[in-house]
Amino acid sequence: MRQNLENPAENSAENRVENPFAQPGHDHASCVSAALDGAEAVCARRGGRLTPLRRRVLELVWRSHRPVGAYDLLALLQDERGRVAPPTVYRALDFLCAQGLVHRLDSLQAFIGCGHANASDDSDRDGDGQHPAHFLICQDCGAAVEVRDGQLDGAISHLAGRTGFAIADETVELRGRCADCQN
Amino acid sequence: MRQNLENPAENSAENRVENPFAQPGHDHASCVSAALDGAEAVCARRGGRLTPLRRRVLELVWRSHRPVGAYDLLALLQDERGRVAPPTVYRALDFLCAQGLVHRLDSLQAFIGCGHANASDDSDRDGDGQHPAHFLICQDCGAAVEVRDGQLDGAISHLAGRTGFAIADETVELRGRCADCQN
DNA sequence: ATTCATTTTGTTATGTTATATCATTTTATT
DNA sequence: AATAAAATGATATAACATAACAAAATGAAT
Ligand SMILES: [Zn+2]
Ligand SMILES: [Zn+2]
Ligand SMILES: [Zn+2]
Ligand SMILES: [Zn+2]
Repeated sequence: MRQNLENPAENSAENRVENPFAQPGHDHASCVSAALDGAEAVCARRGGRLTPLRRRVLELVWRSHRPVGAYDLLALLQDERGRVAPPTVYRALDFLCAQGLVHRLDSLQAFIGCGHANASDDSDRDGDGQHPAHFLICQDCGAAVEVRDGQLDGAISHLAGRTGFAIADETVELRGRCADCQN
Repeated sequence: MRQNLENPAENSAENRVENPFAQPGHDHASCVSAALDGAEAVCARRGGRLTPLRRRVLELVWRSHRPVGAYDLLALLQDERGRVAPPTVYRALDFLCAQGLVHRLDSLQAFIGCGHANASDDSDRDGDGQHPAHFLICQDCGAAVEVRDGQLDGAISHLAGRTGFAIADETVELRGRCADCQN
C-alpha cells in the first residue's frame, strides 16, 4: 500500500496490462501436467534423475499456486507413505530447486513450483540449472506468481554495474494484494 | 556471476560510479554514533521508546556492517547480562524493525542496521515507520549494504502497476561479490 | 550375471530460528 | 497513591533445517 501514492492511476484498471495470477476457475490440472512434463524434459536434457519420490514432491508442490512449507509436504507424504522424516522432503526439494523446477521463497520459508520451467527456455539458467526468479505474493489469497520484467532485470543489472557488484543470486519478493483481492 | 555475460563492460571499473560498501579503514565509530543518534531522533519524533535494552541491541547490531543473527545477539547480551532468553532479543528486534532502524534480511535470517535511518528523510516511511529497503550482500566478506536506486524503484512500481498488484512490503536482496572482493 | 562404485533413500539425532504464554517490573497517567 | 499500559523476565514449545551414518537402488564395467 506504499507505492503509487503520488501517482494513484498507475495501478488502476485502465493502465493494467495483465494480471499474472492464476484465476480461480482455471484448468489447474493442465498446470500440473505441464509442470511435470516440463520437469521430465528438463531432467532428461540435463541428466537429472526425476525419481518417483522427487516427482511426487514436485506434484505436491504444484497442488496449488500457494507456496507450501516443507513440513506441509512432509505431512502429505506421511499421509501416503507412513513414516517419512524431514531429510526426505528437504533432499527432494534441494534437487528440485537445483534443477530450477522449484523455488524457495525466502520471505515465507516456503516453496513454489517454477512458473517458467518449460523445456524451451534454457538460456538464462546457470551451470546448476537455476535461474533468477522474481515473485509477487498476495497476502490475502496466499498465491504467489513468478514474474518476468525486462525493466526490473535491467534495473538490477544496472545497479550491479554502477556499484561494481557481481550478482550470484537474487531474492526479489514483493508482498501485497493481487488485483483480484483488492475488490 | 550470472549477469553481464553479454556485456562484461557493464560492471567494469570504467563504468563503476560508486562502491556503496563500507571500506575497511573507515571510521566505524561514527557509523555507530550516527545510527544511535538517528535512532534517538526517530523515536523522539515518532513516540517510540528507545529503552536501554533496545538501544543496546541496536548498538550490537551495528558492531559491523555484516548481518547478525538473533542468536548471535542473544549470546552477546548474555555475555554482559547473564541469563537472557530469546524473546528478549526478538522483542527488541521487532521494535527496531518496526521503527525502520533495523532490517531483517530474509535470505539470511539475519538483521542489519538501517543505512538510511537519518532523522531527515521521513517521506518514504509507512504508517509503522518502515520503509522499503534493497540490499547488496557480499558472500565473500559477509558485508551487506542498503542501496537506493531510482531505476529499481521505478521498475518495481511499474511492474506493480501493469499487473494491478498493490505492494505492501518488499524483499530485494542481491547476493554475490562486492567490488573489493572481486580482486 | 557379478562385482564395484555411485546415487538415492531411510533413520536417528540434533541444530537453528522464532513464538506463545504468563509473571513481574517499569513507566506513564489519573 | 491508585490505576492502566508498556516493557521485560522466564519457561516452554513450535517451526524450519541439517549432520551423520546405514541400507537400498541404480548404473557401469568386468
Ligand atoms: Zn494452476
Ligand atoms: Zn490475492
Ligand atoms: Zn561503519
Ligand atoms: Zn565483499
